[in-house]
Amino acid sequence: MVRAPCCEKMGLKKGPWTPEEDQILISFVQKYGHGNWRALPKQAGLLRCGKSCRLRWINYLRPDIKRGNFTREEEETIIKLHEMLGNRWSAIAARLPGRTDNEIKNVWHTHLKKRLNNSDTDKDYSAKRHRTTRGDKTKVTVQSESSDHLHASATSGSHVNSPQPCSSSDLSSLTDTSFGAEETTNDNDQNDSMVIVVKDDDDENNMGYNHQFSSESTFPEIDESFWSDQANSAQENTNPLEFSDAQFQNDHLFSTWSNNTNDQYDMDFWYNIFIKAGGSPELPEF
DNA sequence: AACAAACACAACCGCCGCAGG
DNA sequence: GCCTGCGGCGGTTGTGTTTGT
Repeated sequence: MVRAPCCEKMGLKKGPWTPEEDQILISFVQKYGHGNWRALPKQAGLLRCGKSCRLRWINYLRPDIKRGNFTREEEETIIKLHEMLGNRWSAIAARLPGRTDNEIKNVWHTHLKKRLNNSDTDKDYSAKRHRTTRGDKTKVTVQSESSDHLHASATSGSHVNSPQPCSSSDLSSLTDTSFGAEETTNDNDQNDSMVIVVKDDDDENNMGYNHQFSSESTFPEIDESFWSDQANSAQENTNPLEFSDAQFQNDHLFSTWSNNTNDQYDMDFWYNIFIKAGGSPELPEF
């Protein structure tokens, strides 16, 4: 059996997504959900294959993506999980809220693997990563750090390069300790990067959010039920690309939220993409 | 200042597993 | 049980940016 290629039709666009395409995809998913990725681009009027749309949404446009640098805790967790799970990036990503398998995979290949292979150059490597990449698009900062603890934890297992799978129960203790209510600061970081994670156990009361704010990457996490609710409530709409002025009432919420972040790119990005595209989820109170 | 090398990460490709007919 | 379509996953590539010489 020969599987038909994903994009059998010629003329489908490839390469980087434009803001306009992002906006179309977001507004469509926001209103109708993504029940059928293959049919989505046609319905939404995108010249992309469904796979490309799905990847773009999963890896970049999802509202619960935590943008910005990986914290030391996250990097340690990745290393530990990789010891146990191997290259099962999706399984690792499932234990790192707001992070995608693609992102974790990239970090592993470009950063963590090298660090583990050459722990002597940790500080040099951290210094290299402490910069802005992709122009103003992505601000990457890494706290300067001592790698002693990291290296010890990474090499205490069987073998870094030949990890052994383990049961999910083995992993529970890892994430329980890694992601609770916490506030981390690093005095060594000139940017004073700070991450505050507030997890509310009562999802019914917090509307599905896990509130995660940092000075560099701040957008409330929203669970899938938010989107399905949005999709259900939008069933009466006929034109997915038509927005009402009333949706811009979210501006004041954005203003409140934006006062609590100093990442200009994130602010611009979410303002242009999310709020203008059809209204933001309710932003948390400060 | 110019060039090359290194880096970071978005995006693509091909395969696999699963569900439904 | 077989076929087909789909979503999901991991490996890899392409490209823009930064750093070093």
